[in-house]
Amino acid sequence: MVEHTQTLDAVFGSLADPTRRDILKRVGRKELSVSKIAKPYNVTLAAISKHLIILEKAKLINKHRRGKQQVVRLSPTALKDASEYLRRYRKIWEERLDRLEVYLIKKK
Amino acid sequence: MVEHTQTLDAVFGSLADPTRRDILKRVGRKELSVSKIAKPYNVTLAAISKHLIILEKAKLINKHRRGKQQVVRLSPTALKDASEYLRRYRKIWEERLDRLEVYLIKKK
DNA sequence: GGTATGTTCAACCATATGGTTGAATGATAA
DNA sequence: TTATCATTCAACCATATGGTTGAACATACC
Repeated sequence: MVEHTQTLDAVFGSLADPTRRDILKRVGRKELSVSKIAKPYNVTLAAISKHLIILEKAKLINKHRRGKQQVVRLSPTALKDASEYLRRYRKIWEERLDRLEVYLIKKK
Repeated sequence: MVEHTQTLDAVFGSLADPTRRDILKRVGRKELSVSKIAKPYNVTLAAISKHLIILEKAKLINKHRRGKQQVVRLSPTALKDASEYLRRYRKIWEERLDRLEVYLIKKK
């Protein structure tokens, strides 16, 4: 499997903001309209709208209209790819960690 | 375990750049001096130095002087925390994915 | 049609990134 | 102590984020 650099940039960039991480968490539980998403945060709707655009570009969520509302939910496919990457990444890191620990023990 | 928002911001922010991801990968294999790190990329040393400062703030690497050189390596402790988070995060995501898939099947 | 509700767009501001160049610092070697 | 190598700092530029306000769309309701 190939690493899609651009995708990873967008996914990790999305995760770099606490509001966006929180939005992902909440939207993962239950799909929500834009204004419901915005409610808990002390920022304007426009600010949340921008966060959602960033998450959408990263393909972590998608929106569809339901009447007056825009309903937001986690995007299954892209989420799967991201999740897959995170797992591989973690494995690689942990391998390295193991090697580092061995190294540190040797030095003692 | 508590989520250190600030740490996560810095870690994911670090991972959002392809050059930094690549630096982490290479430094994980073998500790490297700053100029050796810089060699493969078509940017100035100063640019790489900035990337390293960002990675250092995120506690993903540390530097120590060896003679004239600054030697860079993966930071075991912070990396462990980050890795731990990634694992939890992935689990949560995958759970949600499962639920989403069920939902999608139901809709058919 | 006109009005209310829900969301986005446009213009703006401040700060961070990602890059440059050129000067300054640290450490070693002559 | 001076020259050299390795790295960072300072000043600058362009672009992206994260926020604001106020106007503009879209859809539903009367």
